[in-house]
Amino acid sequence: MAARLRRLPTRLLSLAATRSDRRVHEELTRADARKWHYAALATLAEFGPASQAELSSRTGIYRSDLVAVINELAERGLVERAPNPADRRQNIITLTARGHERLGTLEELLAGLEDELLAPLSTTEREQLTRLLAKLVYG
Amino acid sequence: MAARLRRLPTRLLSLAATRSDRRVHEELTRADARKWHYAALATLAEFGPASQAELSSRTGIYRSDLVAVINELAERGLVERAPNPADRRQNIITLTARGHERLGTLEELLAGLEDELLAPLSTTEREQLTRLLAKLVYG
DNA sequence: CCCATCTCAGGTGGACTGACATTG
DNA sequence: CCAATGTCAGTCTACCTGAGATGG
Repeated sequence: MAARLRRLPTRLLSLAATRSDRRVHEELTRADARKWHYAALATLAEFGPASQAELSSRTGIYRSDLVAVINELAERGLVERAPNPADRRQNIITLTARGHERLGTLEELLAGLEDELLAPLSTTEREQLTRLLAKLVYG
Repeated sequence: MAARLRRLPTRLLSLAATRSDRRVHEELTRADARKWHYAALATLAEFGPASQAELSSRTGIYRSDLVAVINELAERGLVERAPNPADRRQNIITLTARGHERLGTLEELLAGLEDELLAPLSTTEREQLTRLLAKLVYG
């Protein structure tokens, strides 16, 4: 492969993300989940019950896509969707006990995957990478 | 956003790549190009004329997708596609003079974009990130 | 009257697979 | 007969846009 191609940061980023996304998707599918499931459950656990609009802005999931995510989580009994009596435009999404358990399972699964995906890097390097990516993404 | 979500390496990688890919796609589109154009041109410049199968394995572009890429480059006079007399299953793809110029233009464009995208990082940090990503991708 | 919220329908692009004809 | 090459058709997922219905 061409040398400049090999070291092109934008390309490296794409390649690394594509591989990582694929593995994550594979493993989550095996576990009957998707990455948005984890994002929604983790956010509900940290912030408590929320409307779909709040959840959307906190997770980065589009309002339109969030509908299906909540449907899937609700079907599995991991969250409950109830109308908000104070503002009947909104649904209040609440984490169930099973949802909490489920979050724990997914945490473990993702921790294992992270270990697999970052295997070429030392512990220090992994922390460096995380720090640099966070700086890149959040400023 | 949930704290564990913010620091999840697989998520950071996805987010960073999505943003970077979008900007690259935008700017290349304005310049009447696609990222595979650059990959093909750069590889031809470094390795010389090659069959589509060789080009495919060197760039990572799928054989099936490469067809359209070569069509686009040939339409613009940046490469030439000629049957290989020694093995008539193959086409030999050759960089033209215009293709060489074009490669220079794209190099500059990508260098400018890289500078924009990596703006939050210092020079040292950019090198670190590139090194870590390369290690991650190539082992 | 305007704005927010939820929902559904669709469009676009990228990664990938499978099949086919031609040639070696 | 098997393998490689170029080509075409089509799948699948993620990201994103837009519009409609209901309610504040």
